[in-house]
Amino acid sequence: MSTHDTTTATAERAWANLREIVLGGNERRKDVVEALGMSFFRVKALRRIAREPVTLRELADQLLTDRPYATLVVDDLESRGLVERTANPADRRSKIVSVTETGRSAAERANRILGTPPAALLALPPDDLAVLDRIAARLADEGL
Amino acid sequence: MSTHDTTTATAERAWANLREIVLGGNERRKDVVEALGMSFFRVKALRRIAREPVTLRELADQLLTDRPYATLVVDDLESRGLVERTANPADRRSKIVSVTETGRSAAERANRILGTPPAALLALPPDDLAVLDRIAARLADEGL
DNA sequence: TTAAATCATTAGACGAATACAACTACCCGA
DNA sequence: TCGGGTAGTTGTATTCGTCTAATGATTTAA
Repeated sequence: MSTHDTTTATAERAWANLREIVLGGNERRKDVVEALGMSFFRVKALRRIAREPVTLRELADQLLTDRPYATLVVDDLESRGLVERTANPADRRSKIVSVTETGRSAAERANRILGTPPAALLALPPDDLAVLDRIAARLADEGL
Repeated sequence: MSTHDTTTATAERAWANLREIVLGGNERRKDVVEALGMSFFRVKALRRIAREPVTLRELADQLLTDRPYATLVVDDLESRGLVERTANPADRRSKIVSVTETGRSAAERANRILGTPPAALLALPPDDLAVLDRIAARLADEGL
């Protein structure tokens, strides 16, 4: 069997379509950037912090950036009153960054925009939607 | 029926998982950026040009950027020997950008990296993969 | 034929993001 | 207590992409 048997071809086609479905909706990115008045990267940082307080080190790792830039991004979010730094009782070298109330509502606004499924998804036949839901959950779960 | 009935909740969950599946694999972006030695934006431009020759105006529109930057990006790709400008017989103001042979193989290399489905997709039960393929095709088709 | 509009280009200012080097405060093991 | 390693910060340099303004060449409409 070649490297392009039926399964592979099907998977490639499905993958291409999935990419188009998700990436095609980059208007959402623009929407959220405009709604919050900050870069998408900072929105991502804010959403991460809103999910659970983190140290700057953890934030940098999870955003795939370096420590100095994490400091700068948190500075910016802090100056907007969206997050705050508190001491880490377990390690006085580090600081814990958590959202303020304002920050939480901003993060929720972003999540609402980004989490709204496209109309075509809502328009799927209920059976298809249920199956897609199950498969997507499995794929997301497998750490892919 | 509220705004959060069962269908909506299912669609939102499926959408969130689809986003994670596609966006989680941003390693692919890094892979392709490293493989081609240029920014992802330029890779995107190259792939667009490889698909079909375009004027700089069209390229700018489709990359959602402005004309001056399209000029700059094409300058860069041209200096790498990946694309070339030719006169547009239909309108002597504009120029047509098309790929060279080198550019085509580079674009294909990028497409190969980006088009490779994640392992979890290939590992799906054949029935599930077939269903996913059908649904994804429908979603991608509807212009979402 | 004249005037307005369009295409590609050049230039400069700007913010966003990455990468490095260096510094302090602090933790921890020898 | 001493020394190496880590967390956060500061600073600098560089690249990338957006935005605005302006220009010469050309098309199109009046």
